[in-house]
Amino acid sequence: MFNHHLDFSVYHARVRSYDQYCSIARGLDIIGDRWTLLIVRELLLQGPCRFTDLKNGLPGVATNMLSSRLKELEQTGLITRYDAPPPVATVLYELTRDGADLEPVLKQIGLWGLRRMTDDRADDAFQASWLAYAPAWFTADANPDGPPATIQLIAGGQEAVIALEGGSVRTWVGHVDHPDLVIDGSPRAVLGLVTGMIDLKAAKALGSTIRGKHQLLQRLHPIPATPEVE
Amino acid sequence: MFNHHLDFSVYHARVRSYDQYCSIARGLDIIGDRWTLLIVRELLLQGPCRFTDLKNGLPGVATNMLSSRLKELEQTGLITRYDAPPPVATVLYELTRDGADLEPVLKQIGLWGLRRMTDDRADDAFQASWLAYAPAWFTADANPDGPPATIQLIAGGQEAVIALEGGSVRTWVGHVDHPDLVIDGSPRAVLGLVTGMIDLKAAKALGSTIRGKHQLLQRLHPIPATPEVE
DNA sequence: CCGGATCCCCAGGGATACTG
DNA sequence: CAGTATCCCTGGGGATCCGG
Repeated sequence: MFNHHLDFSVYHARVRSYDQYCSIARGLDIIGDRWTLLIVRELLLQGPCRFTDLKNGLPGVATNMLSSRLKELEQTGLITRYDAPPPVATVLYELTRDGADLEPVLKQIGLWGLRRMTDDRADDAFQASWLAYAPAWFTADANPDGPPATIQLIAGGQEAVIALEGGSVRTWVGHVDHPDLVIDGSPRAVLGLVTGMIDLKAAKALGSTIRGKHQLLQRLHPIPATPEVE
Repeated sequence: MFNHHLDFSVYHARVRSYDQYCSIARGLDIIGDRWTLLIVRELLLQGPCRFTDLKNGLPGVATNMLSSRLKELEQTGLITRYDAPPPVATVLYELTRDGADLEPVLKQIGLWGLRRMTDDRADDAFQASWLAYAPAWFTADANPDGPPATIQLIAGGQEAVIALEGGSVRTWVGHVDHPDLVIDGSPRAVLGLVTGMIDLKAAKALGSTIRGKHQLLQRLHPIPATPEVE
């Protein structure tokens, strides 16, 4: 092998900057590129991921785009890349503290974006983890002292669970036995119902099936549309 | 993928979409393009603006870019465009409610971006309004019952005022007579000092001049780096 | 199969000139 | 002042290829 005295081991991306001494502009210098925040979303929702996990969680992304973004994210200190021990024995990507600190940013974008979810687009991809984060991030238990309860969500074949307990709204992907309430319908209907964008009547009109303790929906209280930072 | 409404009477941009039924992705479909959020920043900080006001507030933007973004923003309902009456007698751009609701998004991005403000870049643009929003958005009065006070900030020739009164931290661009405290220095030093990123000693080491009631700085309490949405 | 790298092509973005 | 028009370049999308 020839040694060209060139160091190819350190990736150096050309970073396009707004060149403004403003924390918003500097933030956008780092996270403003296409796909970047969605990669952070996946790592926040899924935890450490393999390349393929990210690819599957980001329908529509090109592999070269994902690859180059991961390098940039590593270079800017938002993720770390490490070799997982057996039995995984592959490369894992994980958020650093700086990267995980973007959660409030994603929450606010997602909260703002909720109002644009009112139409179904046939070719939109949909995943259970996206169904799960909405009630966890955008609702609170209106009756924190109420009894523990679970709600099974089924939307477009994707399943997620909402658990009300101790005043918190927790969610995860998957199935629960003996839920107190089952909501089955289109992504729009199920998401709309649990985030308070539509009511029970409208959800049923959209073809949803709701079985169990309907009044549990009253406990899912949407958080204000424009909360203060503090 | 692309929306191909062919309508010749109304401007219709081809909106690139992530095609994911996820409120974060849908939000980014609208606000994720380059310059979009910085235009919203200017309209939030300055109020209704003329084209030239925006151009001046967005150093580095190309006029065609600004023009096309304004059309997109109008089309997506984030701004309105209207003819101002005399004596202005020109077109003004103003945020709609939907557009103004992006303030929490900008706050979180700016709060996250603060940590990347630690280096001065010689060719970065700087404006007084960017100096002003930081203490207003990212600090609180640690002594809400304390006496009213004003702080004059001077950074890179740009002037802004901080007013502590009634528990609130208000700021504006410009000059105040008889401030209780005057901070004069580089953008990095002044911003770092008022947002709690650096201390008085470090600010002085960076060449800052601080005159007046130094203890007023104790009242500027940085808000937590990762506050909950609620 | 996993984890990318490479190539091609087009659209989005940037700089500047120009016009009502 | 308020944008258009033009040119050019780079970033991003899509498919394919390749070593482990």
